[in-house]
Amino acid sequence: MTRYVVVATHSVSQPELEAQAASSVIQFLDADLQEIGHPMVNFGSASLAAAARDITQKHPTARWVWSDTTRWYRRILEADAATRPARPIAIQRAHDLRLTRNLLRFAANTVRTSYIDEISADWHEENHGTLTQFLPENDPGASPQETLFEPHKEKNASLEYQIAELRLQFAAIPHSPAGNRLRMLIAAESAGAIAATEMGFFGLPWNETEHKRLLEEALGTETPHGQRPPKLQALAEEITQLLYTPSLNPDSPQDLVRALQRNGIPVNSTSKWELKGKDHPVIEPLLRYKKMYRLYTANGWHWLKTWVRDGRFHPEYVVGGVITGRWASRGGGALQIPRGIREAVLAEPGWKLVVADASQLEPRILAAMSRDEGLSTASRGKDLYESVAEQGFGGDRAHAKVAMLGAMYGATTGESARLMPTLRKLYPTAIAALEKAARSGEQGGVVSTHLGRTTPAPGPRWLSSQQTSTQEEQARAGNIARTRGRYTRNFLVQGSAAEWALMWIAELRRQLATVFVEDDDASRPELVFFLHDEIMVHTPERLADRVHECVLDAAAQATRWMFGDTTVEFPLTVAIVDRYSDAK
DNA sequence: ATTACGAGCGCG
DNA sequence: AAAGCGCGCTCGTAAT
Repeated sequence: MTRYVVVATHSVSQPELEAQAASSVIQFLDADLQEIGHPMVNFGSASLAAAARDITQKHPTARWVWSDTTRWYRRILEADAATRPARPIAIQRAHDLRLTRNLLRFAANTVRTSYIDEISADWHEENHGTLTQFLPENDPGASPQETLFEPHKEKNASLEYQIAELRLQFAAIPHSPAGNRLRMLIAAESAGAIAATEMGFFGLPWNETEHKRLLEEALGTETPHGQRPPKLQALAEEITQLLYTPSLNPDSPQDLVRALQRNGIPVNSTSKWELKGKDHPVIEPLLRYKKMYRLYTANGWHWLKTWVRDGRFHPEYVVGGVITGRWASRGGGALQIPRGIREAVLAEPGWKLVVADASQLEPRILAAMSRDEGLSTASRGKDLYESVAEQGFGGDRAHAKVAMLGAMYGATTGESARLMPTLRKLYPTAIAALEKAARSGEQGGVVSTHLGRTTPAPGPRWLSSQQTSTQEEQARAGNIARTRGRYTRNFLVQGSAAEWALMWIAELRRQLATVFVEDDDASRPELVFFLHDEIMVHTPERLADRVHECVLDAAAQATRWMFGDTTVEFPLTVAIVDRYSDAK
């Protein structure tokens, strides 16, 4: 029997509980959302954590309902860590009201209740490109401009409101196969939020000594902030000499592009790809400078001081932060760690990193979703692109890969566009699915992923851009339409791949918590990193092989949940290493 | 002095 | 050789 644990800041029916800013109230509901327990009252984070420990022991599978997993769960984890408990609290299941609301706001497969109309009404095209989300406001720590379920702001933090919101959300999900998929997505999104909170809280092992060694090797000894390190400075001087411009600031693109032009180098920008291939003695040191400058500014000593403490990098993962359902991150660029500094991601002594990567996830997702026979066959070969190459590109893997990626991104020019006819002949069903998505987007329609995450509908500005009278407007409208078509085309694949990965990490987290339940708390494997189609587990060396098995099991389970008994294979590349840089 | 934005580059 | 999708961060620069 499912039991729900609803968490809020106060109760309308018991106003005396509102007294303290940091208070929280907990209510138990049964599967039919009938109340089965009186509100438990807590004041402050420490007692919330104490309550959470008590509840997770008595009802380990209870589903925690709250406005925002990251905010509530992080408070619990922080307070829990401060009391140095026997075993850290681990919430197993959640229903994140904010994330669910964001899913339901656009989801096509809903019961059209007034609730759905209300929450989807506030979408405007102006928001497009930057996904605005409903933000929590019932957390005392939230900044004042953040608002959750508008309107009726002040009531929204109450226990009663949370329960009402939960009922409305459940009522909006139809009892149909599509509804079931949406339910799975909601559960996975919330489970992902639990994993994300834990990963951010416990952090990624980051060896500061190694990082500093890398920096010194590349840039020279550390200098005060704002002053170029020695090797970078030397190179800057070399460049100013080679361009006969003593006053040149190589960090200023417009300054630099003018200096390059004065020296007869025909460039319109200072970007890497434009500089490459130009024949001038400054090009080589300049490209080296840009690389070093990047390391210095984006991942230098300042970064290290800001984002790494106690040997761990603590990013904040933003679940559903990308419109396709991928995660985003805030702080330190967690999802853009350059290959060059991955040497600093080092397992602790006696521990290993299990780094797993889903190989060519997106074309496999496309094969399974569209049930394309040829592409499904290709997925069962040794290497997907190799198989595609054999099936239709004369064994040329590079061509096969470019063609496949171009099809999923909507390439219109160059090599990949020219290869499209070949691909269409080879995989008519898969390509038809992509083109249907593109056409829908071009015409202003919406597209849904396999589990039902849906693109926002175009806003009034997009729609009016399609109302044309002149030839010129017509051409512009066509471009705008095609841009949206590429977006919806890619949404289908990227979004469904994100769902597979979400299930993968959710299931892996569950397995790690149950398989190693007997192990000593200080030596249990921990999820430490997630990057779209890649997962990292930090584990005692003796458990690494069992972790490896869990990673494979979890991927197989993700595939079953998504696609049932599909014949498409989803192989992983797994490496058990000391350093992240040693994986692949 | 503060804010907004594009350039450029890192990741999948 | 670079383009076709999705992001975040830092910088310089322009606007306020």
